[in-house]
Amino acid sequence: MENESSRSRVLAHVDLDAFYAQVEMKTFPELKGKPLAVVQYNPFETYDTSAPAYGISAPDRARIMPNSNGSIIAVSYEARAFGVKRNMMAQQGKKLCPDLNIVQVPTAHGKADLTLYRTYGGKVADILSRLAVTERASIDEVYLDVTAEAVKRLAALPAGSSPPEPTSFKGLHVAGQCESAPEPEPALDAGQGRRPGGAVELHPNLVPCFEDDYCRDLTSLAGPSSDDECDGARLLSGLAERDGARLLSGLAECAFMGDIEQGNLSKHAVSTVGTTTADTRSTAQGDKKCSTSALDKGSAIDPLQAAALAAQAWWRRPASAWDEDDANARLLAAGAAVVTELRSDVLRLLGFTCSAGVSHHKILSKLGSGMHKPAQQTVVPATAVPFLLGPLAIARLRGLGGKLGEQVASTLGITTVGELAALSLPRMESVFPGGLGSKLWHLARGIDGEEVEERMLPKSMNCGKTFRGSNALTTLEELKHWLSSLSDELSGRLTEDETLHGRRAQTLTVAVSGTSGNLEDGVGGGMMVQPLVASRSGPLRKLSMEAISEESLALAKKIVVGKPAWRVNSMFITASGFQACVAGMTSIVKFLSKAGQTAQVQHSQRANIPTAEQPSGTLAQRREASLKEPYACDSHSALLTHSRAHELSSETVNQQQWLTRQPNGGPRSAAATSIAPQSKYHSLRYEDIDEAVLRELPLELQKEVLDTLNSTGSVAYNVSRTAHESMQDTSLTPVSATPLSSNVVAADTGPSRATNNAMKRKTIVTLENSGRQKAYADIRHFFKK
DNA sequence: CATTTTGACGCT
DNA sequence: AGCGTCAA
Repeated sequence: MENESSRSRVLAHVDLDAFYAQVEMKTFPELKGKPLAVVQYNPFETYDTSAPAYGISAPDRARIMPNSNGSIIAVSYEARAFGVKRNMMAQQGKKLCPDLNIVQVPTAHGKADLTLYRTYGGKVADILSRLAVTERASIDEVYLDVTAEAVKRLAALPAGSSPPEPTSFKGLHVAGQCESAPEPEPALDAGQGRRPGGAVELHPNLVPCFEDDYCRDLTSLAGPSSDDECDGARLLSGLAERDGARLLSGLAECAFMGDIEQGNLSKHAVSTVGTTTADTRSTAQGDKKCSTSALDKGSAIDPLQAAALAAQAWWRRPASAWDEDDANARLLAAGAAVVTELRSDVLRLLGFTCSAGVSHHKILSKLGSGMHKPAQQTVVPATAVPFLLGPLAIARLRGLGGKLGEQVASTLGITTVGELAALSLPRMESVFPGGLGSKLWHLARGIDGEEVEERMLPKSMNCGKTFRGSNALTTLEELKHWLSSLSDELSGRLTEDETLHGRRAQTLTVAVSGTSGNLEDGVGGGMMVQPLVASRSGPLRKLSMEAISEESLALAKKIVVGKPAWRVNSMFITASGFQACVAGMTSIVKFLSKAGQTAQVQHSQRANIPTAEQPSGTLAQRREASLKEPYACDSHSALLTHSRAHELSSETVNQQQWLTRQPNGGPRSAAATSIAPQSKYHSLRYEDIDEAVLRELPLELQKEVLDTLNSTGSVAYNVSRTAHESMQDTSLTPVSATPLSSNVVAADTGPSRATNNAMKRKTIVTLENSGRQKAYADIRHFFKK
């Protein structure tokens, strides 16, 4: 997508700040705002809940382990201020930070269990997806495409006007725009289109548009790379001089430093604004190293405020500046405002802060999100690309951090992206044939040719465990034991996934790594110790723990049987190849399709789908399990628990009546696979729902929807009456008055309201008639306003 | 004992 | 299908 249209998109990368630490602060409120490290499961200080937890479990304070010496996998920003880092041992961290709170990751099945984080990650993605095409990139990261919303908002404005502004500029940065103003500008809020203060002087329009002059600029700019964080500053100075631009003395420091050290972003007081108080110390360090300017000498400008002012200055440039800039700058600004809104939703609804990068390309957004943390956002306009990428180490680009990046750098004898960009396309293609050269050439220009793919659900699921050193597995009995443990977890996750998302994995893979052979034999001239790395796959027919356990053991045997003296150091089982099915849809869908009836699974690719494990049985089992597990209050578990329990009670009257008056017809399972296997939404969201329509539904269904909403954190609502009262009397009472946005709760009553509802009632009937196959996809569409 | 446990994707 | 790479 290196064509013109690629830059008329607005893409964002959103990254939760120290996510595991934030989750634990939410789990244990007494730890909020304190230095906190999350540590790995350590078998030598074993504490094991032994209770598998799907969704959000009750806070278990036994996980707060002050004496753990596990390795640290997440560090709160409060603790980072003391120098506590990832991969440190917990007690090492405690030396640096005596007040460090240590929380061990949840465990189950004798291993770490990340379900808690996965669940919250899903909730965050749900919220972010309100106004964006959303791709979950990992447990704590998403890519967003907010183009549509940005276009919409821009279109609502008079042509040629300034782009919509974010509600607040706090924590906002615009790459290439100096993020400081020399003095606090009192008249700033006047917003009379005048360029406020020094920020104006630094307007990045002095930077040539990269597509035309990129090579020239970057090569003329790119100096020898070094670890000196001031490289970028020098480069920018050079450019400015060459272009005869007027500069403040501090301009150099306003450039974005290319080198973002791993997890330790360059922290120049003026330029890349450190931000939280926790960052104060590193910021001071940065000052020492790079302090030459008038800017950071005397003035005690809050760098965060300075950045906010500069961002505001950018947003409030005169229309002429927007026009001179590339045509997509307005769109970018509009999209960036959307992203700030979504981020603030996440904060308000779930209490998590996140950082974001906003640009026209994934790779630049990713770069931007890492530039200012935590709780900040960086817009990367096309004009900033040369500054941003020029001095950047090649390994900094996503995908080039490993061997490939190293090979590229050494082959070409270069280290920075700027130097890479200096090479012509033909040259690159000849050195790296097969598309790689072209890809690199574009990458060096901030173009990655990737779309944001709508995907809220993972394509594969795996559980694994490592067995280091003397823990290595050496007997089939041991393999069997651990495979059954892993199968237990995977089975639970797969079953949950099926009920929630109407899909089922078709393939099971077992991967083993370790060694084979015997050292003594080797020394004696016999067999040597050989690395053992292998995987085997087979069909995944049943989701039960027993079935997966059995199948995975068979696969593992294929690998080790016959191998001499094998030792297994790690073992993983993976489920992949998800196919849509109607088995185990949510009860909402079941309700709409046909009460109590279990769907037959239809598969286009695999004919012999088992019937032994029908969804009803599965659901029943899960219900029992859920009821026994009072804290399995994950949104979806709760959903099933409540509604299925009610189904068995007398409260199903309404539901049955409502259902039985519907004709039963329509194609049944023919189009089963048309059900979206990877639905956009992780769960229903309040803002997607027309409250008036919701009231039209049977009480049971209302409850279920609201339960979902409650646990999603979108908004907390109650059904205030019991099922004995009529549907029309049912009123929805907010118990926590934090609607997502005002227009959501305010009944948007229009003239067509009655007609609209009538239409939607009809839609229900239609849905029912069309059979269950389309229900899953349509139900959400139906609820949407 | 001392970097675990996830995921996506490319190559063959 | 199986193996390797990359990233968080």
